[in-house]
Amino acid sequence: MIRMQDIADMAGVSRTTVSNVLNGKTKRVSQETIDKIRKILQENEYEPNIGSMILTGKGSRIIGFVMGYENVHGYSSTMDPFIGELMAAIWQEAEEQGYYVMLIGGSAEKKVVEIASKWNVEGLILIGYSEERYRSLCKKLNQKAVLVDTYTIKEEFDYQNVGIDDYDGGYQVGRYLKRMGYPDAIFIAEETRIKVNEAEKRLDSDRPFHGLCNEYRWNGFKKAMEEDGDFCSIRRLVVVNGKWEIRKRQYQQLIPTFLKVGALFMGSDYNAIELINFLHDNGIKVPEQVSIVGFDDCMYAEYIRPRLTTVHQSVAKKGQTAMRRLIRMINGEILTEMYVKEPVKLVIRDSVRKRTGI
Amino acid sequence: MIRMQDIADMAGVSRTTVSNVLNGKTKRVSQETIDKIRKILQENEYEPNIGSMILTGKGSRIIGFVMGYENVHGYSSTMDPFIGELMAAIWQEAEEQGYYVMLIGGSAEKKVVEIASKWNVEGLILIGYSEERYRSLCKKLNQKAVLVDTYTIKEEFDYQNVGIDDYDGGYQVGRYLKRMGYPDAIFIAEETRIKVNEAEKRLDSDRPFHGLCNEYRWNGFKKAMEEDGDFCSIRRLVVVNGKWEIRKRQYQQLIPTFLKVGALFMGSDYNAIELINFLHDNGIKVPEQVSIVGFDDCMYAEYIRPRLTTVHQSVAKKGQTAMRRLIRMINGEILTEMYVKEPVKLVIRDSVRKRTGI
DNA sequence: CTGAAAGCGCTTACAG
DNA sequence: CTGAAAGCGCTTACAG
Repeated sequence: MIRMQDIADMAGVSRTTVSNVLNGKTKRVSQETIDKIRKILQENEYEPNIGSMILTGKGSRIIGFVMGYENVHGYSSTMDPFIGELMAAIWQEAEEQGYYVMLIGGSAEKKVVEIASKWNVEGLILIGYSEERYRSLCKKLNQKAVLVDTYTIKEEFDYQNVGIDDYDGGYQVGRYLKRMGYPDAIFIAEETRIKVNEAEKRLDSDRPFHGLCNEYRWNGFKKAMEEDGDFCSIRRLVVVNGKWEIRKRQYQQLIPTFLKVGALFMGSDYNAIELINFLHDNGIKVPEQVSIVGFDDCMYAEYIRPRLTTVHQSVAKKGQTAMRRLIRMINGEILTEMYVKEPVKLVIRDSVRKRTGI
Repeated sequence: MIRMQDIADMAGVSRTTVSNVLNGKTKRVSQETIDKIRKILQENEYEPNIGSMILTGKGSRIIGFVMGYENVHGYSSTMDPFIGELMAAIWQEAEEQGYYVMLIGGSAEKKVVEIASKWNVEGLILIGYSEERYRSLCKKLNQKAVLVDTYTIKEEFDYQNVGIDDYDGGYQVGRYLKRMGYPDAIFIAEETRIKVNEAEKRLDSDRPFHGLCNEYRWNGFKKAMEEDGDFCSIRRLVVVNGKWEIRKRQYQQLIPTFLKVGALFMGSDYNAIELINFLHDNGIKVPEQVSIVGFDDCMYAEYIRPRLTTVHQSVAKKGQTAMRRLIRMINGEILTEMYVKEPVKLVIRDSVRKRTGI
């Protein structure tokens, strides 16, 4: 391992000067010296010793990847293909830019603070955090951070968030379903509960997805549905329970509605697939009797029969964007745009059939 | 942050003594002093500064998680639910034991060596490595390591590997299918290619899965099939191509065989689900006409219709075991058992139907 | 414009 | 049995 001292020796200067060049404290160094040192640095592929960096309180080049949730639909969230893909993208981008990624379990705030300070982490990427939890964490920890998919109930984002264009996704589905002959299609999504100070709080009932992705999706959907002067009632926004046992019963009762409207826009692929199976088990055919559109384009979407028509989002792109923005912040840049929306695209497969002769 | 100096001050001794106690160089310290220092250490929850540890060449408490493969079936391997779950288990176990996990992209050997030495990593967990690649890595890097699911072509393992009891899994399936009335069931698995020095090498044709998991699965399956004095020909081991386009054609040609034998044991859930869909698309009903058993019990297994009967393995347990063993090695223990097999269990769902009246 | 010196928190011969 | 001192590789006032 080549040390700063070695570089200094080669250049015939002191360590201080090398350090100054390295840290851009270049005002008080002659251009000639700078060039010489830079060249030697390059030639020798100098990399500072990590221990020293941490010890002197300088950047560790570590990015903490904080995983805020543990369970989704009863499965470990890390089984969610989403997490893995996101992590891979983040890690790859980090590597390219000379950063390292350390895993931090986000369940215990205390742990996050502990690890972040112990390792002198340069920045954090947080996933699965609610706005509330993030704010609570912020009080204890002052770190540059980019969140992924953390929506806010406020009008404006005052933290860095990377998400997708939910509104446009909903809009695309709305237009598509209308075109396919379903002007009465409904939007179905699972209720969201948010933890506030240990207690679960159900969201506002007349605005069930206040500030969350499903609100944007619904708004886009509604917009498309109303485009030709039609009206799309709020009653076409159906909120179902978070527990499968209850949800199942709700689906049961909704069957007549499903058959009548003919097409359903589900808030997630998970729910879409679950519903396809449910309908299948009840002898109802998709898409012959009911058309279904999902959201996410997860791996399963191509497995299920009928193959699922859904809104594709690039998880890898999300991870890359989050990482890139974080690094810009670390480099001292002030980002003005707080909420970056990655584009989405409707992928047409086999779960929607054109309605003829109504 | 509390430093060693602080502890020394409290105890009224020098840093050296504290360090000696901390590092177990306890011979030359009086018992009284030891006890006193230990108590103070505890009370103050002393944690050594990481930068110092790295700088002085002592343990960094970092475990490198090396991901050896990038793509499985055309998807990023990290989308494989398996990876995420494994990672979560490893990370959780690490945290409990006071270790940290750093992500290392395993594609480039050079990078692995670089990062491992730069961070003074204490050990490595490798996933998705072939035996060859691991040996190649070992030449460049001397690190304690535990591999996950890396089989060897040799008779004995000379490296630490954590896997599952593939033989028993195959055996359980064999017995089950026999009991369900399918004494002629076949085993189908995708061919495996192994990279040797940049070139892909196809495995031995008369022993297509030499040393790999599918060989164990087949052996267990065969054993069960032969239990009552029956014979199970090697011809019931069907190797299909790794490329879907080709494999599809093979399936097409095999349809009569499928219908005749009535039951198929697939080498993975992936292939099982793929085949269920293929048969579905060809108007063949599972399990009415063909029964199918998978292997892995991935998340999809419960999604697919019919729900897949398959061999369950606990990925989380695997990760935990790998981590625990690595830590024991780091602590200087010499592990005698080289290949740990986690138990597996057949999970019966709906993809196998009892054959009546043949 | 440049360098000698102190300091970050630890370990490890070595002297007592 | 215990401690003063040097060293790990870096940064940062500070003096020149």
